[in-house]
Amino acid sequence: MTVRTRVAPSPTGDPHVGTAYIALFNYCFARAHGGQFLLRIEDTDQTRSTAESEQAILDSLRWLGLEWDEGPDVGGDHGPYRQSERMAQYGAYAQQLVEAGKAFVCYRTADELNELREARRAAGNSTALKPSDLQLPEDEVARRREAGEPYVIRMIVPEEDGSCVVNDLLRGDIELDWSMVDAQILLKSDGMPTYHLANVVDDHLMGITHVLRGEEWINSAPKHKLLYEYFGWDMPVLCHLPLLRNPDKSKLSKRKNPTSILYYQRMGYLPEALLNYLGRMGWSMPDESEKFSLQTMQENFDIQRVSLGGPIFDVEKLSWLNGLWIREDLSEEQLAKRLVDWAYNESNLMKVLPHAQKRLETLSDFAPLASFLVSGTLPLTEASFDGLKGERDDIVKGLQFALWRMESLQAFNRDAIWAELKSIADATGVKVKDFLAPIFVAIAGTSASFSVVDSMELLGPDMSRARLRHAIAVLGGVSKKALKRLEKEYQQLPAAPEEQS
RNA sequence: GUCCCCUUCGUCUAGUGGUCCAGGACCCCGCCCUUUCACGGCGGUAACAGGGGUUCGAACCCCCUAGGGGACGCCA
Repeated sequence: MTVRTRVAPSPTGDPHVGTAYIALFNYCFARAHGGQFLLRIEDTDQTRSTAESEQAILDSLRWLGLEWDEGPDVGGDHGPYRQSERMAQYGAYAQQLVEAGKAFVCYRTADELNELREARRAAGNSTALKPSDLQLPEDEVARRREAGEPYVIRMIVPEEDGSCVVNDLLRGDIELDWSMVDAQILLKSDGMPTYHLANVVDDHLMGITHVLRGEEWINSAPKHKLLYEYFGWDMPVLCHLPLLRNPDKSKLSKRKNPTSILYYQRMGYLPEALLNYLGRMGWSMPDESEKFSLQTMQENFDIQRVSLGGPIFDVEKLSWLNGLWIREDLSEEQLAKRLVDWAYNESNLMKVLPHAQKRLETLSDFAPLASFLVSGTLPLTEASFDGLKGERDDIVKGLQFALWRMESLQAFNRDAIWAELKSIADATGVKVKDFLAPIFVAIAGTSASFSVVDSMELLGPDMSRARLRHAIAVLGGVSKKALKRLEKEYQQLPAAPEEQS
């Protein structure tokens, strides 16, 4: 048995807990059956793939203790897809399908596609575009080819009524209408494969026998099944795991919840506890014990014990579990070491000292000054914001705008953060100093602290966002109605000027 | 809108036709321990989404309804 987990870097480069969740189940499933657990970085989107974000994922999984096996070399182990060699590899597979009449070259433009989809939607049915919908007159195709216009390679899909039966290890047979399956792009106009092609080709090359992935992939399973048929390859067993949810039951997202493993690391959760908690999401030990190690989970792993309801990621229980691990599994010596490794080490001090030194009269001034950097959620109250300029509503508005900007910020460094905050202050006509004051309180607990942008960089994106969110909540939150109004106003705000680099 | 998946305490879950007037854990509340707080111990509140079947018997099987989620991209 060979199982692999496919991990994708997020736009901000933060390793997602959902990734670790899927990886954990793949790990246990493979190990429990004496199989191999392989890892594959999946990212054919050049706008977000960076060596750093990929490394961050690998580091996080290692931190959690999810060691993977060395798989067969199918063209660079975990490297990004931009390597020309590998691009050629996928291109050749796509070409092979074209020659076999299982795929076709498509010169349709984005505008044309939108139009086609809209027409289909207006007609009342699914928006799945079929090969015949996409067809262009031969002379037009020739014209576009001559003009050197960009093209993609799409797969042929059935157009007649009927359905595709996909077997899922946990759900049994799932019947999906072919009418919902569109002529999926296999090779993008930049020559990169889409997930669908890369996934099937890689899995075949790596000898994957079982695929455990998120529920969100069920709908594209027919495409994958079809591709295996087209290539004449054996299809792996599929198993779709439930999706982790926000407290409001939507799919876990950073907009509503901290989702970065780095955040939980920085919050001071132990890797054992975080992993243990993820293992309790949709899964239970045969004896229902709550606290168990990766080793124990693996030894007792049975995929049939996965429950299908999407579990809500609830930080309270995670904290309780973390406490249990700290109390029961660590000697004082070990705890001391954890503490030092976590934050109380020299390299961390060196990051803070440049900001702290000029504010110190005695060494004892340091701890209170820097405590917010090693804290989790700050003990704020409404009174923390007393004495600041501006009405409460305006303060909340400023915080909310700042939060939204921080949610979409790609590179989380001081200059970028500054540019965003400054641009909001300018656009809303508030003095930068007054605009920043509540943010100081949100981030550091007091407006008398060192540079808030530096603080945010030190705290990292998820912790900074969590603090802003917490401050808004402490101030009474934003009603649904007000949120709508704010969102509208926020849309009108000009973007921050592009960074010079 | 169309299709797919899901549905046991607020939350994570046990439960695969009788042993379930549904068990455990988190949260919350009460009591005990304790110079405080925490830890620990004991106890309490709290759920089978609704309606139809099948069956001697249904949380468990089937159907319908409702609710939630997901998918519908040159993202994964």
